[in-house]
Amino acid sequence: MPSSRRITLKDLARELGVSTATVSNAFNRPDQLSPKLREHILTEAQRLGYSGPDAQARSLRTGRSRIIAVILAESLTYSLNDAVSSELLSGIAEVLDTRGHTLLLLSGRQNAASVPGASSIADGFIIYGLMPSLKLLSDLPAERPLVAVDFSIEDHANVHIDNEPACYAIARHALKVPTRRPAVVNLRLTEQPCNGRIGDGQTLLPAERTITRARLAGFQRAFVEAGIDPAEVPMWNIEENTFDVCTPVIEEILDLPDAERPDLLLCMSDRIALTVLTLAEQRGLRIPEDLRITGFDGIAEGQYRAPQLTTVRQDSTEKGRIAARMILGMEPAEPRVMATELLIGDTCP
Amino acid sequence: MPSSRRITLKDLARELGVSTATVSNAFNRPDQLSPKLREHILTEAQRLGYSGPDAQARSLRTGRSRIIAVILAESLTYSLNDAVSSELLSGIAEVLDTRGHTLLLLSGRQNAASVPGASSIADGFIIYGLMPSLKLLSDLPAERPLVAVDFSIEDHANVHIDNEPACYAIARHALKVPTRRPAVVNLRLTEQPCNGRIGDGQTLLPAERTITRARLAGFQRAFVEAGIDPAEVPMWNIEENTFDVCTPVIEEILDLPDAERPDLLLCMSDRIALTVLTLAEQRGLRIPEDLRITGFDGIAEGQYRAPQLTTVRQDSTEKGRIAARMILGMEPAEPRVMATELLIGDTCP
DNA sequence: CCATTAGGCTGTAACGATTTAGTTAGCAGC
DNA sequence: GCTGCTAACTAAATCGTTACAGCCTAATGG
Repeated sequence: MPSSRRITLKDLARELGVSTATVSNAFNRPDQLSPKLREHILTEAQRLGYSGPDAQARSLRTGRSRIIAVILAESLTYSLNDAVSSELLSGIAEVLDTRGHTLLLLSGRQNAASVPGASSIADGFIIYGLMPSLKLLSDLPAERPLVAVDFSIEDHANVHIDNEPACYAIARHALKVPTRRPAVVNLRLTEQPCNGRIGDGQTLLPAERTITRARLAGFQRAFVEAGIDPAEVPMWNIEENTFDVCTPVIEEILDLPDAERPDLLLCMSDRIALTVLTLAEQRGLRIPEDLRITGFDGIAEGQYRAPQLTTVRQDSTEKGRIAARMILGMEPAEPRVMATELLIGDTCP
Repeated sequence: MPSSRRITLKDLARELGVSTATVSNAFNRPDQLSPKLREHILTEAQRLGYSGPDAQARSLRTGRSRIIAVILAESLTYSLNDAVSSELLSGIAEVLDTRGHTLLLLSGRQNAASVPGASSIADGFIIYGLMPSLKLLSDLPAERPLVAVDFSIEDHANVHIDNEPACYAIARHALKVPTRRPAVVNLRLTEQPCNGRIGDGQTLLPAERTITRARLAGFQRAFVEAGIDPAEVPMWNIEENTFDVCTPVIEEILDLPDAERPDLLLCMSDRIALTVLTLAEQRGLRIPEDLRITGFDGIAEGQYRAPQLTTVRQDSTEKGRIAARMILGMEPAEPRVMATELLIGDTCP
């Protein structure tokens, strides 16, 4: 009895009087040895408490770990609580799981230091959202597959939606009903952090930097088409897509004097729209008579409620599935645009 | 130029004319070599595109990977979309991240086969919820730390809440107002899958098997105290804590003839309670006049809305933080009970 | 001035597997 | 009986690190 130490493939081989290669083959290449011997090795392994080749050592030797890393632009805390990124992760996990791969979660934001470390371990990378530092990407091993989600990296596959047309469509829908005071609630759109009204001082992020810029462009096209000067439409900005961060800004909007309060709010996310809805209901505003609201994303929370949110649905779960399948080589790794769907609910019929 | 192949520590050492041990020390143990040489090695490494020791090989050698595996009883798809487990994960991730560890997600349900494989890679395990197969646990390396969440494993640390008293408290609150027809909506409580009314045929899961059994016990204690015979209280069962699975059962309840429809529904989760709320509102029932509703969990979705849910709050995020800290040895690994808080909202004032 | 000590570095054996290139043994064919 | 072939197995190299034991030099202490 060698005892104490965990039993290894080598121990097992010695015990059985065969070579380590044969034991390895018993686990990995059944055709390389007689069925009888294989059976014997497997049962002995079981008996001695050997539960298969060590993943660590195997990965070192083979260069494959069956681990796919998802690198999230936001913090893990945010990403796990946000419905959109949760759905994405869920889609990814679903596909990986069926193919025997596992999911390693990394944030490019907080502890970006652990990314290069962990990077050498993963077989492939799914990058969600534009990283604060693109430098991080250059640390990833060039030979392993990489799929960008909701943005694009040169020479790599990606999955995303077409934000501008989607927002044009919902704004056009909303503007069918005459509006006196439309307004837009943006999501992280300003160069400098700004949680509130966007005034003359602020400059917007460069267009290539953000998907929300494309969403705004869609809204604005619809405004122009409806004969409204986009420059006249008041805009607010939200720094983080959470209820807590939205609240003060939405309160500022809803607590404007009646004559100034918008009667239509185009929001860049369902989270924002739901915050508007909750706070508006608390203030006794009638939806949609006093205030029409649109969101973006189509998260469950906005649909499984009364009144139901009018929004654009993007299938984040499917987006995750596609990204995962591309990484695993189950479908061609190329730039891909997904369709969106206009969901007309009760908040802006 | 050796070219093509990724550059290794050994290459770097050769290039610099020092031993591999020294290069290794430059990265890991600054005190083992002169600052000057260290500086030199580090800049040369940068120049040659060497981004630090390979995680795979390091782990094999040191036996530590800085990876913590979370094994979830439910599928990853469910766990990522469910607010309670998302919050738990988020708390775990928060702590791991600050300590330079990363998070590997595994499901004990679907592809349990990948668990033993991935298991040898992780430095520690957080197990959330009772596994379908306890056998799985025996495959985990005995010497590595393990923390159970929401249940307990002999000889291991755990974090959980006291379900019985928490449910007693909320039921007691709810029963202060006279009720003609109270009812309970359980969560996965029957031996055989049953999505609907619990009749005489069904037997409940054994008490040690499930936390929902403890919740029911709490409700029932309050019933007895209020002079209501628990056997007279109708019960329904829900198989999965999602809107889609809840819906038909809740519809069945709400569509009962007026005389039979409950006027108080004690629900075992906020998801169930929110489904009740949505469907009740759609049917024009007045909350709480026609129907009083209580939930369990205290998820954000139930609080950041109008009407606000009456429920028991458990701090799942903090639960996750605690589990992670125990795993990392930042606090004593021992059985631990967390407090809950009664949140009195509008659905059962 | 010799013995110690300490600092700074090297050589090399693991870590636990997989893989390549053999080496047998057995059997068929002529 | 010899050749050639296949099936079944083995020996040894390798994956990229880290850790341990040691070696050399310079400095310190008595």
